Amino acid sequence: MGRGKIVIRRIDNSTSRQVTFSKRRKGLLKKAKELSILCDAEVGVIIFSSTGKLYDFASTSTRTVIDRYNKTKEEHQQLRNPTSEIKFWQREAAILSQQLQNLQENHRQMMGEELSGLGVKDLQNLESQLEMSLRGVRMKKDQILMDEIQELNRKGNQIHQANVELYKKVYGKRNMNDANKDSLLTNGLSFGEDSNVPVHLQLSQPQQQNYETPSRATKLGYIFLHIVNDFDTDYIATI
Amino acid sequence: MGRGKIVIRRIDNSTSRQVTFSKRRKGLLKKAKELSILCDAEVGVIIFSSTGKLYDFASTSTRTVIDRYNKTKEEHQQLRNPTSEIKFWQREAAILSQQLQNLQENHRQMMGEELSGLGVKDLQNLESQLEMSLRGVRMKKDQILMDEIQELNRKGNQIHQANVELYKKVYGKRNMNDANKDSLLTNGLSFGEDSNVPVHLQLSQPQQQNYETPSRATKLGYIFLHIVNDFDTDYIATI
DNA sequence: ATCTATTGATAACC
DNA sequence: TGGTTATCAATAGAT
Repeated sequence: MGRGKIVIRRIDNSTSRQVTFSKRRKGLLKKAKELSILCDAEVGVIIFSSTGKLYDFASTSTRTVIDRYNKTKEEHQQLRNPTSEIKFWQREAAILSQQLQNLQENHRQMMGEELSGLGVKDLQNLESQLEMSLRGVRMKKDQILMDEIQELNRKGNQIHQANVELYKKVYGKRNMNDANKDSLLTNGLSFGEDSNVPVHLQLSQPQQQNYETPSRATKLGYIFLHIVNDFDTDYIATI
Repeated sequence: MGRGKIVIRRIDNSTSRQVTFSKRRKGLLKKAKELSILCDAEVGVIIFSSTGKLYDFASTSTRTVIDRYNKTKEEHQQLRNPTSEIKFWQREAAILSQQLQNLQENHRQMMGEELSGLGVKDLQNLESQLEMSLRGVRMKKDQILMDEIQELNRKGNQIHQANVELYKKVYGKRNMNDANKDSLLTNGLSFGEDSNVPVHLQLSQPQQQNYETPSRATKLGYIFLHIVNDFDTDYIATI
């Protein structure tokens, strides 16, 4: 019930998840309250956010609801009994063990192991999932590399600018005649306003990456760091 | 949100109240579940109808939620009986919880989620792992399909053999002259010892499956079931 | 936090 | 209870 339909599954984006948590938590507590009033019911809601923060609502009080729950379940007295508490934790451990086992099996399958129990349909689903994951991982990796390159570009430009400025100063101090025959700048760089051509680095990667026969060499793709205007270290510029 | 707006106050009519209770209870529990899934939260809901009947939902288990509530509220610390066995199981549960959490994080990364914490190196490892998994899954899937095809081939051959045998019997019973002009066998099949050319089915798959632009059509690869010698159902042979 | 298009929940009815 | 429909409320996505 929003701008678009959503699938009920953990929201990946942490910000969105937080926002949705706030909104839906409010909605849930409101509905709990309405139910208790409309239908004369005793309702308690306990929510722990993923960060561990506690939110609760109860038509009477959370403690009251819990007590009533315990009484109803007829485990209240027993829980004070150490034997019973041992049993509780044993059950708890059993549940966790089971969850762990399930997840481990799932994990092994995602690692491409223990595929014996699976049918063609399962394998296709797994294949799709792995393809999706791989796309995600590659996108993320490329993003990081692109960011790094952008940062290098930025710094390169700054150095270049500093270089130009320093050149101007040296050029101003010294004899005008020295300028052309002993330039400290490289590549016959022009000195005008348009000299701050951005130092340009780019990441290229083979477009037609053949998945079936990946080689170590193409794992990361080829990175060409191409500096359009080489900047020397003749001058040390503080950035 | 219905045919008409209602005021949030106790519904007088007992029947309506009961109906509304059923519907809204269902809605509340659904929303609690959605919140827990969407936002990775631990949610517990306890409802007592006006008649005292208990309904509850918890993303983990109601007792777990209550226990966590108690722990958070730090009101039950004295009540906990510090028997060593309890402590043992608590530790056991804590360890399992930790393992579960680790595995879950790992799992999410393998699902291509939560990649924020990873560096390029990690991402490369993950990428390699996913590629390996994918290869394994595809091999397994292809194996199953190939096996199936082999089995079909085997059955086809048997049918073919039976067909030949039956033909011989019919051919022997009838007039020798009928043989060539009204054959029940297809394609002018020869009858010699070399007539048991295997019925041949094969699976082909594009070798150059481009991973970067996968389409629905190529998910499974194309399967060409090519029957070299068509066998008809003119004869029903028991295999 | 605020704004809406849209979906989802449900009040009334059967 | 369980299904249908008209309507309102919640909220997803954008700002």
